[in-house]
Amino acid sequence: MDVRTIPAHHARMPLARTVPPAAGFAPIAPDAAGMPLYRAVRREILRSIEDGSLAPGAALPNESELAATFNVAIGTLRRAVDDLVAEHILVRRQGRGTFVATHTRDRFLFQFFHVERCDGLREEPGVDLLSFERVRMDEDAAAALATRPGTPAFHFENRLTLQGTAVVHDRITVPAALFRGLTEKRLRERATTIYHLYQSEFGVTVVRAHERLRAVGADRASARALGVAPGQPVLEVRRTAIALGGRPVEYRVSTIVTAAHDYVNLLSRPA
Amino acid sequence: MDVRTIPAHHARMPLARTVPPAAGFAPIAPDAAGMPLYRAVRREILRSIEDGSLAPGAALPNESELAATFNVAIGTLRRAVDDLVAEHILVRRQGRGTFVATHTRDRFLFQFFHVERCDGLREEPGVDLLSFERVRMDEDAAAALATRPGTPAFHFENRLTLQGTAVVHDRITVPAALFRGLTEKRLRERATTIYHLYQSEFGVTVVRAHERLRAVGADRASARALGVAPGQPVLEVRRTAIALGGRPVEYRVSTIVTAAHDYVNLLSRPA
DNA sequence: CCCAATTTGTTCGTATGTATA
DNA sequence: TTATACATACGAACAAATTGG
Repeated sequence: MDVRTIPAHHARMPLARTVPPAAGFAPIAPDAAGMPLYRAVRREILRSIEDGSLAPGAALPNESELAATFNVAIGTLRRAVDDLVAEHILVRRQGRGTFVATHTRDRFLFQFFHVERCDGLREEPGVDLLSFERVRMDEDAAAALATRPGTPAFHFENRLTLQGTAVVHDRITVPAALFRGLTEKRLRERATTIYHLYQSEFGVTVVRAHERLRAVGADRASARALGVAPGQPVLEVRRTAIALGGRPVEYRVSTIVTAAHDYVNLLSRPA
Repeated sequence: MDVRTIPAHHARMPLARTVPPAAGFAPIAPDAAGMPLYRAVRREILRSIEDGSLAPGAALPNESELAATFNVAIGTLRRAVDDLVAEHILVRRQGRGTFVATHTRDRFLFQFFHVERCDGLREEPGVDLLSFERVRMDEDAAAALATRPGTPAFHFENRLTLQGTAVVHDRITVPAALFRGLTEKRLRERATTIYHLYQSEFGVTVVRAHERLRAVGADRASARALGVAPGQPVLEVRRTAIALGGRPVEYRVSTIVTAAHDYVNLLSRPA
């Protein structure tokens, strides 16, 4: 593979290096102008992940090697990696290496699951698949997923239980085009989190999401799924999940019974 | 002031420097053992802010000066500052300096106010003070504020309006001991955010918070304050705000009408 | 169990670019 | 324009964790 070096817009002339390119790293695009070097490096690493050269769980070349490949100082390389680690896209392990992050249960609980019992008990929810169908997107889903209404999609419902009680009812819409071959069977038989399934089976890596929360009266479907009276106040969370390239890939409406559980949110974390 | 240097547990012997100590920096505590140097530096800067040597809005000495004071490399100093900037405790401005963060409106909207109209419109809320009294803490407030029920406190209510509609009803409890001299008048006549008042008038700097959200039926007081029917589903947010030393300083129950507004939450931010 | 190799983590120091006053 | 301060980039050495012999 042809690997050009990142144009050095710093004064001290770096020595021409002859290190062979690490497999999977594309040359630097010419539009890096005006961007700090560490940003260009970050983008390059990102691109290698997005185009599949670096699969989830894969180890990156070690830092000095990577720095040599990009022809940047090790400090510059480290800064790029720092940023990607902060975004949960890479994971560093001292003594072992740097890896492309995978969607583990821990990450799911930490980053994407905010429900816990009032007394603070957190546990992984049990999941029941309630329905699965091929549909065409309604307006809400289409708007969230940046496509047109009517776009083919999969729609399925999950019921999450905590400590044996039904607490969350999820209605999930994903574009069919991104999840070819998704079946009820595969959803039901997965032994992992949904986002791990997206990642390992469809190459869709969710990296962030935004949510809008409202209090509503439970509709009939949610009430039945959750065993509460229709009209009872429940928390409705509409989440749009964003994948690696910045593309919205999942629209999810969660209905949460907050009788004995809370949605928890940390405003800034202590260091 | 007597400023000792941070004990260097690195191999290369740093030169003894004779830079005069920057005013307001306490000597390094001896329990820094095992802690990376940049953490010790961070803690030292924090302590200077907490003990008032560095007031909100104050400029820190420039980086080389600070590094010399602590007898660390500039990179190490910068890493400590990086962390404090990420926590919104310091603010860097290229060409100007590094400053202790203040509670501006922007910061309030960005970090502590999560309500916006369904269509995404964000604006600063209008505030009406509905009540103000001296009370003794109930169990909830006491638990949140890590004291005993019955502890003297101030309790006051705010109504927030967005685009002319009442949207949020706040019931706020703060320990009287931390806010000596707080009066209805001072609350009503402030020209700033509440957290700015805490900071500028009482030396209480809120740095983070945690929230627990639930859907409930509006109680009578909130229903009246917000002009909705009692029992209508509303979002209830119980927030505990944490000040600089890690001490909880405010317990707040917000009741939010989510008919035309949402509580928005970002799960991980793009870099 | 210990040792050596590997990899990230921390710390040092210097030079130059860029924004601000 | 000049001086100041943070921002970016360079490079080197050693510490600490991990792994495999």
